[in-house]
Amino acid sequence: MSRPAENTRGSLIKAAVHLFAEKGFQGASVRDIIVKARVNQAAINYHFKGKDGLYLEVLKTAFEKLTKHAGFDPEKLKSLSREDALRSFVHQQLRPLLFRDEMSRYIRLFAWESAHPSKIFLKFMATNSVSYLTTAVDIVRRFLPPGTSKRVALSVAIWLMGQCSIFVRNRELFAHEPFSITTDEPFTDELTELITRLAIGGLLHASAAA
Amino acid sequence: MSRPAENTRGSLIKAAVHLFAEKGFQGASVRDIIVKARVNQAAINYHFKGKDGLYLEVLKTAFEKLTKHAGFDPEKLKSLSREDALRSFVHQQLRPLLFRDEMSRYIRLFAWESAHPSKIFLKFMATNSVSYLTTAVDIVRRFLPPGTSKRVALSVAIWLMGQCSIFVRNRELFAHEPFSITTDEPFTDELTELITRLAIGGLLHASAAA
DNA sequence: ACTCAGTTCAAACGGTCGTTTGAATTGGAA
DNA sequence: TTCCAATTCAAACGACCGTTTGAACTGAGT
Repeated sequence: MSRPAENTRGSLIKAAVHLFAEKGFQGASVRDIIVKARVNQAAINYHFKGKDGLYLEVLKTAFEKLTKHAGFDPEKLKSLSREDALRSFVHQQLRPLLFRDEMSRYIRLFAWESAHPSKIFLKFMATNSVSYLTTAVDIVRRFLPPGTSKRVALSVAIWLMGQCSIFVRNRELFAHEPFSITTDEPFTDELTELITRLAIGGLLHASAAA
Repeated sequence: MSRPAENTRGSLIKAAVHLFAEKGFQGASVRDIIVKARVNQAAINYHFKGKDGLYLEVLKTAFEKLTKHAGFDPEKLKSLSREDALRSFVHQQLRPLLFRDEMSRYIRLFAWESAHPSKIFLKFMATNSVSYLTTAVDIVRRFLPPGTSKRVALSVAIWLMGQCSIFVRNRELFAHEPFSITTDEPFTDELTELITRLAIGGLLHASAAA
């Protein structure tokens, strides 16, 4: 009774994480998901009340894992210098370029939402935005002068979060013409350093001018 | 014969520019377009051989107008200091926040493609990428040391082009909770300065470190 | 007036989408 | 064994998608 139900639930979420991370919410169809999960078509509606419900469940999972992970844990980030905290943040965001592990898929999931937020994501964020957005805000605030207005800090935080997502979303695109970029470890490290320096320099410069 | 045909062609392109800019290629359906253009369903296939053909035509129009416009004209940009050239570029990209004119729609069109390029856009770029991508490459190269590798310059150019698109694409999103940002002229000017400084500082910092 | 290519039109086609239906199956409780 | 709620299943539904069809209309050229 309860065991097999948990199995289908689990494999559905697992398959959904893979496909939503790969294609985004709109790009992954329920038929794609149920094929990968090897369950029946109606299972999604039975267990999650529809595609939206499944996605919401995936978002919850991703959100929980991400906030507990080192790169996004506010406590660990505070223990680092502001430069290292920023570098850690950037490195985390670029992780999907290098690894195809669980964490990378969660990051890629949020990269899609960063490009064009779905309504489900926005509703989800309306209740959970506090700890997520403020992680980025906290990082940039360490570079900005104390009196910086809330909306400027928010703008900069959004800017920062968008820094890497374009590379993450279009990973396989850059492998072809006219880019021909192989996202191996040397390149990813190079890119991490590059973006980190761009961000640090930008933040300091904006800070000095403001 | 030829006159009324040109009318439907024209109103189709005009409506398509509006809707593709607003919703992106996938988001705008042919039925949306033919309703706005006040033409028959089959007109798109008759005049443009399908939705793809219409989009390609729109891309051509947008591309031509953009490259001839001051903010993206390579010649005019070269006559400016590198800081002013960058500011001009950023200001152009943020234009859709302030105005809802023709040029803004073209920029918004490319903002969608910057987020997640369609196959049509990529094929289009394969033949026209030279003058478009190199505009951005030219700007960033003026901040980077002479010996900078091609792929680093390309990475930075992509990075630069992605700087503003997140604000442009999600314009009306930021008007609501938890952002509540009204994209009026003061804010847009503020944002232009902010991003320009972030980019300048970032480019100089990256330049010094590389 | 007639022709005929160019153009418009209403209607339908085939496909994919997310969701629903109602019957079949499962496996612990009585 | 019987019962029953939880779960699985094949099939279909209705909505939307881009595209196609074939007939009707248009108007300059003869």
